[in-house]
Amino acid sequence: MQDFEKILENNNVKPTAMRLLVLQFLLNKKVATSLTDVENYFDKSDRTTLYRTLKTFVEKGISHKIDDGTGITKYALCEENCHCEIDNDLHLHFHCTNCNETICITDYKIPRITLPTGYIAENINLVVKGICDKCNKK
Amino acid sequence: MQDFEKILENNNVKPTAMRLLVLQFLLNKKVATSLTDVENYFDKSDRTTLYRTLKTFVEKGISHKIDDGTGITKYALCEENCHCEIDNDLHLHFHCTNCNETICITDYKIPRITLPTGYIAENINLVVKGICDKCNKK
DNA sequence: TTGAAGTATGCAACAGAAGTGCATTATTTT
DNA sequence: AAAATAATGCACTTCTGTTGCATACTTCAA
Repeated sequence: MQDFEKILENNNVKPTAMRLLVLQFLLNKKVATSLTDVENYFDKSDRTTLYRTLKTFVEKGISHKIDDGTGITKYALCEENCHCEIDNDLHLHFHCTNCNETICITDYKIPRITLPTGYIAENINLVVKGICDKCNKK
Repeated sequence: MQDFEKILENNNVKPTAMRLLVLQFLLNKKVATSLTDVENYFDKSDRTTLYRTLKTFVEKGISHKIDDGTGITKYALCEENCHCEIDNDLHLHFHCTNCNETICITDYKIPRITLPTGYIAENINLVVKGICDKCNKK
């Protein structure tokens, strides 16, 4: 409990009840989570509050935003070894078309990309779609 | 004109007036195009018709669908040297955050990705965001 | 400790994109 | 020409993301 509060406070986010719950939820869920996912879990709370909570988390560097190509924004608290949070950093996400989950694959490193002259890369997003580990076993 | 009809017929799509116009539009526009783009261009026609026209093009292999991470589905008829259309093929798209255009970069080849055991890749989507050629010159 | 200022929350509402159902129109086939 | 099939256009729904505004809750200074 104390830990969660520390995470928020360290990032200049006031630890309200809702924020603690959302943080806890994201920490438990290891996969990228959509606003709707969070909404369904906390069916008592308001969409907007959750939306703004997630937005705050992203702004304050607690969570990051993922475009997994499904058209639905995902959020994820990355683990220590995940380099998803900074600018030109590597982003490899796996989206399972069966269970619809988006997983952060931290092992794979994206090689440097040489763009045609004149192009400036600010951000790289690599999404692999297919069948994940769990679904494959079934 | 005949050429356009051939393209459609070769892919088992009946060449209606609307479809020919949309095809022509996509051919002229070298960048990835959203439904709204098409809609704005043909302001007389109905959204649904255009939506279904694009859907048909994708289904019949004339065009392909692009997830460029903006949350808006884009469509593009790729040129001969673009390998965007089949299964495990390379997809490199550049999305310019300035002019908001999504460009198919055919020169860059995506290296084979080794996923953790159990994962099956069906599709790879690599989107680089930044400033494009044209915007850079300005 | 009260009151003001600041922040968070919840409700309502809106915008844009995607998608469906159905009736109408056009095209093809027999 | 009639029947069957396909395309189109309209209306409407759903879902995600987002903003505005009023209310509630904190914090902090007088």
